[in-house]
Amino acid sequence: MQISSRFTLAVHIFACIDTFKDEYKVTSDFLAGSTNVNPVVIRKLLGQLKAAGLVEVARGTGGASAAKPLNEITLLDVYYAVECVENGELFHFHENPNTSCPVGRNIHRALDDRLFRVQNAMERELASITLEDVKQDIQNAIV
Amino acid sequence: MQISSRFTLAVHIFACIDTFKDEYKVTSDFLAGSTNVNPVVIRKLLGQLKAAGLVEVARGTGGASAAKPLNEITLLDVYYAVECVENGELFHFHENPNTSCPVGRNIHRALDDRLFRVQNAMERELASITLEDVKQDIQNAIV
DNA sequence: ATTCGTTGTAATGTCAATAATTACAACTGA
DNA sequence: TCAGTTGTAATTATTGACATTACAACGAAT
Repeated sequence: MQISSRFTLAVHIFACIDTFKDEYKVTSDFLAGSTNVNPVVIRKLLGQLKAAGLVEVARGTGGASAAKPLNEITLLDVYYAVECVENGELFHFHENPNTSCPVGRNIHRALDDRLFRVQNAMERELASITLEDVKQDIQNAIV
Repeated sequence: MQISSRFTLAVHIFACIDTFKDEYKVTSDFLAGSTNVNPVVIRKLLGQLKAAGLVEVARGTGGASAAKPLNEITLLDVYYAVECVENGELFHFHENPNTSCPVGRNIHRALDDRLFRVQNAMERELASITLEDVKQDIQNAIV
């Protein structure tokens, strides 16, 4: 299975927040319009981003804003915030290998180490990209 | 969502094939016993691995074997063979960003490049590990 | 040639996650 | 108080994962 589109959605949200912060009040309806997903989905997502301390959402009056400068938020922060994978584990291990088989008894431990390194390689890369980088990419694309 | 357990299952299968090749005929039922998943699931998985040229399966008489030396099969080969992600794309992009919004119109192109690099980092790591490596890890664990 | 164990595959069912949608209470600036 | 918005619950549809039953096709051994 692929990593949930919540992740690209969240990045899209930050791009909108930054791009339109001076022109519009960036509400869940506004974001729903730009992303083409349901406003309730946006609100849940904003809730996760808020819980992670990445955005501020104005209750009552409405509108979302970034809680930090974009160059201080990495894609890894966003990735964790929106909980793309369970327990932060990229690979889903088959649950109950047979412990009376020598392979079944040891495969999990033996593989975990390797898989952890794979996951780390990916997360390091995510951590090396900030929302500011993405914003620049989009600005350049817009021109 | 996490990457399907088909991946760890496939690695488990190879470990069994190698470990038991001289003692037992490694059938789908045998593998189902060691992995604790349904034999039909195993057969489908073996079908994918066979299609990728990684295993040979004996029709009629029964039993699976590796089609190449384990040090010539990387985890990336296995990963692709069992089709863990659609179109080989790790990240699922939200489908229809609004093209009349400057952000919506450009986010996909702008992000794809970055995400491709993240995916590459992960795949490079997967490609650096062979089934032989994993086999050794398990042998060491068994002792 | 028949038998027996096995593979390949179709059909069905269950379960969990994604995402859309409706509805509405709670909040807050005007 | 009012209007616009957020937070959240409830419901539904769709999809993928995986289990399970069933059975035809296959091939080695007798």
